[in-house]
Amino acid sequence: MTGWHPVKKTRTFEDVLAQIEHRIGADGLTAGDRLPPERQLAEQLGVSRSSVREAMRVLETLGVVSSQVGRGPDAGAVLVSRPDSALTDLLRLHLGLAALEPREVIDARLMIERWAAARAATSRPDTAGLAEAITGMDGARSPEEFVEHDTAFHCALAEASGNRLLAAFMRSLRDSLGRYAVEAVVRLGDTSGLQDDHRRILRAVRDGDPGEATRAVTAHLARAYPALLPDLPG
Amino acid sequence: MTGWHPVKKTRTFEDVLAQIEHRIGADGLTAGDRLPPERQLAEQLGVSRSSVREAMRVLETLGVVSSQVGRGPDAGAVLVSRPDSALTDLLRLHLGLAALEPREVIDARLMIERWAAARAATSRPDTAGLAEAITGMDGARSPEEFVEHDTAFHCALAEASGNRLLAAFMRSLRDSLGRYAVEAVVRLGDTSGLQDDHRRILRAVRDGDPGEATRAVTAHLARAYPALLPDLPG
DNA sequence: CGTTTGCTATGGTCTGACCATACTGTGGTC
DNA sequence: GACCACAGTATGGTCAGACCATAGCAAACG
Repeated sequence: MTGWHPVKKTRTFEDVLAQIEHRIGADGLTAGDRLPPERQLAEQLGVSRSSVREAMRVLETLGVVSSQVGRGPDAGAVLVSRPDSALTDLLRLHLGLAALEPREVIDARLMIERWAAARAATSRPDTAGLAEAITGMDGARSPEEFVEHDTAFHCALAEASGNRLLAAFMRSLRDSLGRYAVEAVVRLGDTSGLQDDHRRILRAVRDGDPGEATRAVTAHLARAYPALLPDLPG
Repeated sequence: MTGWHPVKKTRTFEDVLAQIEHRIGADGLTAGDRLPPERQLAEQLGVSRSSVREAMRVLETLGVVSSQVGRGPDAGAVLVSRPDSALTDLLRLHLGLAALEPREVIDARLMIERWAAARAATSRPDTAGLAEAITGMDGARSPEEFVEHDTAFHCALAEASGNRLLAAFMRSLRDSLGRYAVEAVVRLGDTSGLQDDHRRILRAVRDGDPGEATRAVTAHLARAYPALLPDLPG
């Protein structure tokens, strides 16, 4: 062989993706920076605008860019960092495909929740969001409304752990499981026990007692998912 | 107003996405089923093929469909369930954007690992993959090769927990952190201690002792990430 | 100085074409 | 009949070019 016939193994838009990712790393781009316009990017890379657009769609799906039409500093493809919606879509679709069972998602939730509570109690974070969510649940007039504030409470707990990845994961799990959560509340009927648990968790976090926080969360989840109690590790 | 001018708020490909997702739910499609060809789908939905293709790209990014060119039963867009690569891409890109810190990813890994070990010990799974990975590490001739089998070990442990979501998450975390893992092994130098830990974990899982499994994993991770030891909860 | 109006850059969509791939069926050959 | 070569065809992948909607921007105008 005298020459190298460049065998095309990757699709064009994958090349574009790799180029953009490389550029992010090389130029040290971060959230808030702008990417070149689609047409310009297409010309630079020697591909059609369609391929650039498909790459953009992928990046948008992954929560890495956000496209705005129009003109001006805020228009065009801007780098963002929003993994939440990507994770939510991922979980929702795979749940819909019956490729994941609710049990697996709930398990993940239990795990994150217990970890986050302990970590939050260790780091002594701001607990305003937690208290506010409890107040909201007190005033809830329907299971849906209760679950809404309950989700806010548990997401706030995850965020209080200081780990954005797990907080995003928590929010996605809750979003994917909203239906099951409402059913669980309806089945339970009385929510006063859940609220007692929430206050106990908040107290433990405020007191900076990781052990008590873990126990409080475990008790809470055992109440919410009685069938899973025997499986709770630790 | 006499008529309703349908305001277009969603982009066309998002409509297509919603339609496909609805069809998945309505027709009970699962992994292995085929979607209509792009051209036919475009005609059915009254949109251009470009929009269908962008929707396909999103679904492919989320690990929900896999497109094969050509003709025959295996060609076209087939529903799959491969959240691994989607999660890996997600984590890698957000790490590249400095939107996630390695610490956050490592924390998630610690959490999953401890949980998976306890769960695996409870369910008494097949441990052949774990033993094989340990053998592979024994024969490794470079840090990279060691890390490769180490990743296999820890992913096998996550899979042994029986939770596919967390197993996928674990694999993605390892893939995103491959570089750091190699550095850690190089820094550590001697891997015999790690191997002792691995054998202790395997023994605990085989004996069906969740408490010991958790302790063994905790000890292992404390050795691998000494700086994180004081933060390990429980 | 403020307002209006037209301009322009941007993403969003559509159309139609062509290519590469891989199965399918047909026909010939042994 | 079994096997193989070859044309046919359905599919995704890519490209080019056009047009639309949006939103900032700037010049003209009062």
